[in-house]
Amino acid sequence: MPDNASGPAPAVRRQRRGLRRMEEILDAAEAVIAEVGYEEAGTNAIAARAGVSPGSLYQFFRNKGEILDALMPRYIEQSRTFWAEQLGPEAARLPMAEVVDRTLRAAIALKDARPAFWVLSHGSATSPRLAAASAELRAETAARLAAVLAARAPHVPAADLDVAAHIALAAARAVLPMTLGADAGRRDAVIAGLRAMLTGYLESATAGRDE
Amino acid sequence: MPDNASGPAPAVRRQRRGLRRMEEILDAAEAVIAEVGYEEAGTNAIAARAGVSPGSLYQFFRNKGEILDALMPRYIEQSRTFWAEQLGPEAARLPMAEVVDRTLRAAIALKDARPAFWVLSHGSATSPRLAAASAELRAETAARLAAVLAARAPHVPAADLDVAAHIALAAARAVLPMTLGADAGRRDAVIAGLRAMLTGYLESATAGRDE
DNA sequence: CGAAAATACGAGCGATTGCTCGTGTTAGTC
DNA sequence: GACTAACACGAGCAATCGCTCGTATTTTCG
Repeated sequence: MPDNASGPAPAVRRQRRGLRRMEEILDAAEAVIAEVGYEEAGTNAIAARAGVSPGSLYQFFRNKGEILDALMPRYIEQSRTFWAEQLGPEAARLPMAEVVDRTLRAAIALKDARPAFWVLSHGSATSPRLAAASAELRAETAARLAAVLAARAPHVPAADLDVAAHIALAAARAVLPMTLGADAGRRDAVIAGLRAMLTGYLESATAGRDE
Repeated sequence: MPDNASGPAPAVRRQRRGLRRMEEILDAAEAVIAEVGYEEAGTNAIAARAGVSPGSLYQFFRNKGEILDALMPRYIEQSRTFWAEQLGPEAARLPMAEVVDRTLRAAIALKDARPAFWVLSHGSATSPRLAAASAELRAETAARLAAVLAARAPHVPAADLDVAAHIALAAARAVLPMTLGADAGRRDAVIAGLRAMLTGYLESATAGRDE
């Protein structure tokens, strides 16, 4: 499989109409991906959803991969501000259970607000570029959580807190989907259990050596 | 997309040669899937890998989905015995940290021994049948872990232990891949952190009410 | 042995899909 | 108003992939 863009873009002077179309196409791509996944999201389907012909689509994106590449900055941007709100410096003053609770709610809210990103960051084989962007985003979120942890545990090495943040977020990402197909009782039990696990772990991680 | 087999199989009396071929095809499918993922695993590629023509392949499996369906019992069978060894009744007598350690090692070993299963159980959109089989396997493993927990915490409701087991396994499945692209130091830190998180959580879950 | 069933082959069909191309329309600049 | 580049269209190309079909060989069984 040949890599995406072989050469740099041919430098086209976009007009306002074109920029608007690009946004519409990206919106459509987001919607289609959220519904059927990235691999199953056809370019013709995206074009149709955007109310645009396939030919027009390829006037803005040279191939399917470039659509994905253009989608990444949006997500990174939006996720960045989203998590900045949820895991800001004021979170460092709350009790750990509160931080965990806020983080869980934030994750759920983000998943509902941007379902396509959920699909993309969990879909397996898309592109190395997406994997890199996803990893960057995870690293950034983890760094934010690690900062919250560091504010209350200055004596713990930063590397340890970073690992702890990554672990906690990965665990949360894995467990949260378990709440989807479950009845209310089990869903509450899962969330309670997850909260207990994360709270206990992060408290021990900010308390000192945990090995 | 139409569902898999519309009618029941036409009842063919398989000869020894045919049964051997079916195993070879399934082995090939396993290898190809482990390499490129299920969706990207072409039937022609599987046939070629098995040293068989596409036509021969379709004499044993009516469509690609049936290959997947035939792969599932193998995995369920092998995983069942695998986990039975790791989480047998003797595990109930070990300290919790030991149980967690054994489980983690078991998961890593299983992933290395059966990479295709790792791909299948993490691949997103394959088939409802696979999703069901995967869920069954996870449930079975969770039940086994829950039994180990129940042996040391008879007073805790079974439903709570089941949830705890599911959470612990999901978290482990999510965190373990973090050890892949990391240097040795970070890998050890991740495993140590995961072990600490799971041990703490499962100990609190078997101690009593955790909410 | 001889017939029927099972196994084997591989070219290629049919459908899908990412993408092109020839042509026509609209916006920006002088 | 005229010229150019950007925008727009949609039929259809080329490649892929799941799968079929006509035919030939091997096994089973009377």
